[in-house]
Amino acid sequence: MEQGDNSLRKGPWLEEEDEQLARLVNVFGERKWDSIARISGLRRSGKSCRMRWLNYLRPNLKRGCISPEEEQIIIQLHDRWGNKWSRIARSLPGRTDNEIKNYWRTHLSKKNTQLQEEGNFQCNSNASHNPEQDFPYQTGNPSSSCNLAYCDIVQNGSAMTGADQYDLWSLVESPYETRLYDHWMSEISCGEQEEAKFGGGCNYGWNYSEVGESCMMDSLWDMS
DNA sequence: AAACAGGTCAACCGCCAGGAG
DNA sequence: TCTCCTGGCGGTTGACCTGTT
Repeated sequence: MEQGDNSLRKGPWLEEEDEQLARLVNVFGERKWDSIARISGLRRSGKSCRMRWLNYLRPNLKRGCISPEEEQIIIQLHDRWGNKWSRIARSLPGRTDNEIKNYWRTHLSKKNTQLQEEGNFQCNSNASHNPEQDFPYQTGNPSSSCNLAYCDIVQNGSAMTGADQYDLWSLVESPYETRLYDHWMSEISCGEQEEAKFGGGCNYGWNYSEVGESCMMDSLWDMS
């Protein structure tokens, strides 16, 4: 792992490196990764720093098992968007693209292939988003405490009008999806109570109806 | 207990797009 | 307009873990 004096370090990160990186990101923000890498003296590339922060150190990361509800979302969004892991990750607050990508490869792609071979699974990218149709092998519980905003949208979609469903899909695909995601993250991260829920597994302290689309979008427009 | 196989996941690599000069 | 740099993204690798023989 250790190479020449001028070479960049590779391999697993040490605790001291994590602490140093976190300090610098808190000062400079999540940008200028090359500068952060240089200033830190970590002998890591900017890319490596960015990767470490986004996939491991970032606050509000939701570690632990992917819940059945999250799995449904991943399957549905993968069906819709393909291997657009970062895009899918934005719809799952607290999950990273790397995590979702790994989960897909190790769990879902196999399952998907198997079911397709058995002929009882239909990939239906343009169809209506009926969970029972799209996920014949998954029966998530809509009343589960693991509901996320998106989960509500997917699972309770039948209770919404077609127009409402269209608006929500447009929302996620809009140019402002990143800000939307950031906003969701800040919603989640405010307050220790939410953090406690967050750290406890898969229990977010809010859902779509609690956030409220109009006020959420208003504040999004204010972010610049 | 040891060897092996398969699964998991953190980390790296290469490509590409966008912005700055 | 062109070139260079930075950062984002998806694919891939390899170390580690766990289960099985």
